[in-house]
Amino acid sequence: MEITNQVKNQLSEAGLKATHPRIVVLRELVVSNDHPTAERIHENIKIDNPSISLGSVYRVLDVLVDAGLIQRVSVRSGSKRYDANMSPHGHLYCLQTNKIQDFYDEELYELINEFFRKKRIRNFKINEIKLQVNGERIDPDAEITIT
Amino acid sequence: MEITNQVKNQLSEAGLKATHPRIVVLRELVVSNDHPTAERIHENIKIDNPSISLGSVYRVLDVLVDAGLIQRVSVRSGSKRYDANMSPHGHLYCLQTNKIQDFYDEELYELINEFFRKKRIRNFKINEIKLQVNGERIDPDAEITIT
DNA sequence: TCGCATTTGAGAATAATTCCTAAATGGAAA
DNA sequence: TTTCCATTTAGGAATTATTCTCAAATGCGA
Ligand SMILES: [Mn+2]
Ligand SMILES: [Mn+2]
Ligand SMILES: [Zn+2]
Ligand SMILES: [Zn+2]
Repeated sequence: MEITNQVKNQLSEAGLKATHPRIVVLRELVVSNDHPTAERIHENIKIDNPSISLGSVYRVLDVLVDAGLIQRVSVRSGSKRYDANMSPHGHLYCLQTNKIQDFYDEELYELINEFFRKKRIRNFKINEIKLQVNGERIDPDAEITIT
Repeated sequence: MEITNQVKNQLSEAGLKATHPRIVVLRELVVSNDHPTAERIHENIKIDNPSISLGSVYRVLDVLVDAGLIQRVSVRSGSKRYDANMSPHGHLYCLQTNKIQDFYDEELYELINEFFRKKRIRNFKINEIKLQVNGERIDPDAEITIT
């Protein structure tokens, strides 16, 4: 499996042991694009990997976040969500359906980065800039399209 | 007390009963500018209002958010934070100290709003746009200054 | 001043996440 | 290859954050 090897490389390049739980959790996040919760990841992987515990999923997710391989997305609604897409992008969050959709815009991210480069912010080392747009889908089942 | 009356007005204008817990919780948020948690609000107000329960603080905060009088700010770290400042602004969040500091920039917010007005986002009614900058203070005790 | 729909206090319940510990294991070194 | 051990894991308990339940209290319009 190609993705499995890619994921193993990501782990060792980050200086992490390529353990089975880490490979499986990271692969699940790489193939899914719906920003799952820890619990949902656990549900999805335990069909093929019944021995991986929910506690390990949480622990592994934390390690992956610290290593910069994935990011956490927090929304209103109970649990944190996870995202293996580390390219600069924002999130459209629907409060009704709880769905999170990525949105990209080179130009906007240029603007924001440029802004924070110009503005001198003293005594603060910027780690990440999060842009989240909360709202509601008109038709809960249809996609959001951006033009 | 002037602030108390101002807060009572805010409540009735929003169509809410001006109950004691609501007045006290909203006033606490209006006078503090450090984005407290529900628990911290409870600690602060219970000196003068020992009968207000933590459950009521949570319930009242929820009502105030729904009424648009305050906003929730979610950060990594356990609990949600609350903010009575409803003018458009972003947040600088320090992962070490857990402090949240407001930052304003007319121009940046113009840009972002303009962006979302131009971009046609179909099937999505925008509710709020949140910009959060995560990072770390160099000197944990000093303020962050923006120039 | 009354009447009542709404809200509250107290504490139980639930949801989400972290912690604990003995056993398992990835991978560096031999 | 096999050995060795620091690191990681499974499983379950514990903790944290928030919501729920319901009888009693109370704002406020009439
Ligand atoms: Mn971490
Ligand atoms: Mn609500
Ligand atoms: Zn994303
Ligand atoms: Zn704020």
